[in-house]
Amino acid sequence: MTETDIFKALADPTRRAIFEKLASGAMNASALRQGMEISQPAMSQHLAVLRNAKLVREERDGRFVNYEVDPDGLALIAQWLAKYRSYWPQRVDALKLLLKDMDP
Amino acid sequence: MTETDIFKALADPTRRAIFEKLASGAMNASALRQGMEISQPAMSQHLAVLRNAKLVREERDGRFVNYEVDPDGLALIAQWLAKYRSYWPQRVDALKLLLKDMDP
DNA sequence: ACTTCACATAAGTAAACGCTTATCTATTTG
DNA sequence: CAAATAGATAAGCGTTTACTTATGTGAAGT
Repeated sequence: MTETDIFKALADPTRRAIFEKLASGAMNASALRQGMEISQPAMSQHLAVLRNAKLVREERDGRFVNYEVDPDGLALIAQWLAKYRSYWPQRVDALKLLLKDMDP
Repeated sequence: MTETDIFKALADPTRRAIFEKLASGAMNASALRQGMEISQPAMSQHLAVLRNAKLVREERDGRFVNYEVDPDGLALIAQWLAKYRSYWPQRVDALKLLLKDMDP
């Protein structure tokens, strides 16, 4: 779980799609494949990459493996991004989105 | 300048090092090479990738080309990350860093 | 004008990547 | 126990990546 692992994992569009799907709710690998035109081994390999990057974590349930978003990977990106906070546009949508509902 | 371009650009450690160096102040390609054990063409190619991802922008100055951080690429990452805000750890350093000095 | 300097580009190469087909492990069910 | 199901792993293959050396381009200095 390094920055390189995380950015590499997210550099693939298919993997981002998988991650996005998981963000809307935990599910197993077969459920993830629904409507995705991707082979079973390919999905398994993508999940391994995401898992290795701590973007996703698994929880075995009998012969199923349930996958869900792992906050650890996201936290590392947030930390990386925070280093360059001073460069973010001052008043753009991205910043608004980030700040919405945040009251520390 | 797509999400794929940006994540791919940041997936390389050398490129992240270059970006980090630029974040501490604009400079030209030769200055960037100082203490980095990287050939001139390699640097030029890395800068092209970063430029294509809108993580960096150039400004010609005679026979020098000054490079600086481009906020556009960072904004896109911030936007991507914002989509998964609900997954960020509730009380970790990353979040504190993000919120520090932010008073919307 | 000619050389030097800053940088970009071209072509080639070894390694990594994302996929495929085939096979393996592990759990459940008849 | 045997067949079926969920998923992981292995091996092979074409494409991409990050580097190399060599050359090109354009501005500056003499």
